[in-house]
Amino acid sequence: MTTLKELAALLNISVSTVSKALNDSHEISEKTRVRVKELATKLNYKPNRIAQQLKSSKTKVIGVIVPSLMNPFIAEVVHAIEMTLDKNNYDMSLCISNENLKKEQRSVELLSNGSVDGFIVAVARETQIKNKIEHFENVNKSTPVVMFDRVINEIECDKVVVDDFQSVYETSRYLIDKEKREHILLISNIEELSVGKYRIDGYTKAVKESNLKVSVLKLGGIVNPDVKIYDYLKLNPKIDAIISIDHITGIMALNMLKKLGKEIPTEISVIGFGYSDAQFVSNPKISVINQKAREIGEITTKIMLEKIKGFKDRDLKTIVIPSEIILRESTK
Amino acid sequence: MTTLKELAALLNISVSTVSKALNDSHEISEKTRVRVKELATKLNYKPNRIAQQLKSSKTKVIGVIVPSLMNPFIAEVVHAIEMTLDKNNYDMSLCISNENLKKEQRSVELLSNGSVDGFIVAVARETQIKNKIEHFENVNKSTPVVMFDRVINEIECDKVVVDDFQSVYETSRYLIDKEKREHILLISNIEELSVGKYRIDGYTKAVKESNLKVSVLKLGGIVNPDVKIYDYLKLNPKIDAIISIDHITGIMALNMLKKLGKEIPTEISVIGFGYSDAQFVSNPKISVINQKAREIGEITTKIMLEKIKGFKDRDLKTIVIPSEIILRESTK
DNA sequence: CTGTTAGCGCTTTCAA
DNA sequence: TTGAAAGCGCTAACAG
Repeated sequence: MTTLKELAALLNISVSTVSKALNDSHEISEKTRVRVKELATKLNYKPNRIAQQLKSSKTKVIGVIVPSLMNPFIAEVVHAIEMTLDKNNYDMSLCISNENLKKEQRSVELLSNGSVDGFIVAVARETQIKNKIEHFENVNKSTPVVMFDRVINEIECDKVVVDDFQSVYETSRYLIDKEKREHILLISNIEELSVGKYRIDGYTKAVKESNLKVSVLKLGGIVNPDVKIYDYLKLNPKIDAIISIDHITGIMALNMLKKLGKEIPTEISVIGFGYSDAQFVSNPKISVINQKAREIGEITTKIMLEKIKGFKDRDLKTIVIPSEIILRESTK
Repeated sequence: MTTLKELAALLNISVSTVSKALNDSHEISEKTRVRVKELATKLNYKPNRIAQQLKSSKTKVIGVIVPSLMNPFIAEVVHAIEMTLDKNNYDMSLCISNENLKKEQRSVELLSNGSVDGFIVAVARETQIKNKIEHFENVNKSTPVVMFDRVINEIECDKVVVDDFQSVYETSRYLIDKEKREHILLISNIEELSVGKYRIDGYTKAVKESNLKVSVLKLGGIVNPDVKIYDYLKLNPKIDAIISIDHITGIMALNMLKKLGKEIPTEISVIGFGYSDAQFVSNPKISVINQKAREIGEITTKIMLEKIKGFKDRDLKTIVIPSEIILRESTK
């Protein structure tokens, strides 16, 4: 790789002159500036990023720590984060905790040595369950942190979340009030997560205030969730609506219902949580609570970048992105 | 952030002594080593990564450039890459080309200034279509490059690919020979990609050598692929088997067939391309050609790391990961 | 065993 | 308009 020193030597001028010329400093003459730039392009010179980082003590890199890329919602958010960072000339260092506390701790640890200017985080399942938060407490003192979706209340940082409670509450109300459903089942494979609890709470509130029965089928970590769903529905033929609070069990339910010969949406409605392919993969096309992954990624990133640019006394905010209910074919 | 200098000052010893003590140099006395380490942990000292990188001219970062994270196969490969890099104490800098040539070029450009020790790439759709490869040619001279799945033949680098031709050929043969199918339709939304072409070729060969008709339904970039599939199947009721060469149109076809009242797999079989959730999302559970994303990610990364460690290992290899045919419920 | 020094590649102040 | 020099934080060869 070509360096400033080499350019300087070849041109018989000093390193600092070369540096200034390349950075369009006005204190350099037109002539040498041109001379320098010509040679630079000819030799395909690129300033060594590491050296610049050391000098400026800014990396223009954001560390992104997420539980998994096999969750389509998270994948889409990460996608959006990258796009937004890129627009602002930032790079992304991606760590995947794999839902694992230890790995998450290590990632935070490893990147908080000057490698990144900030952290964007969705916390691991295990971290939420055990409520271990020291690693974030430490890093949060010295580096900006923004959490999205899976956040930790006790950590004082900016947060971008979905209206988990509200969206499921409203969805339940819709089923009760508009569709006159009376036996609504909630199914879930994320009941241990904070977001899962909020969603279940939203459902519970709506159902209770209409004096209906609370039915929650918890599938987290289970081997054959589809047969579990099938069996439950077979045993409980009165169920006339299903809300799934994750990305997959709703589509499963749809399939199981068809297997049971149920008419959708006349006999029973299904509403799931949305991701980009959900409608293509399901038939009838599943109605969903859509989480606006792209928007979440974009806003999270923008908050991060503002933070870095240094509005020092900017107070911390928690932004709630309202999700939208998209009614497709699995509801009346 | 605490620095060596600060530690040295507090302990009244030199910076280099501190450095050596922390690195367990044998030329440092037990006593000072302990003293130094104690203070270091007390002040939560962490060596500045950037400085180390500058010094060693190694970053221990691999640049990963992929077209999209919304493709579940790619997301899973990236996931596996991260896991493997992490095991080897490497970080990942992730760029998403978004299937876009310009952005891919920029990403390569931006990272090839000392930011990373190597590149792992799956090339963008537009890059493949236009066959623009200069950006890789340049970087390939100075930095190790490993491509996976979507590779460029003209670039001389290590490659990890799937047996696109062979797997679809064998799948077709299975349908013809074992299931005695005679009207096999191939559907695709990736026909412009190299991998898409190989897959179609595999199908074509098998069908032709049995004197059956070649039927290919191309859906790339189309707005409502599902209705297109529906219409086609309605117009061509003789079709008795479908091979989808991407991750989504197979499941779509399954759904459309049910809509048309077809019995699966008695009247018609469907085989798609696999990803981790495919079986949960489809009913009957879709039979697939499974691409072993995890394995691809792991091997790609291992090759990359070997490459970096062993400069001398000059010979380039192309590794073909055989995919497996998983017969589930959508085939006889 | 410990310290001095040089240098990785770059930017930036200050002096010429 | 140009250049010398310092320094970002670290490592390591060489001296003491």
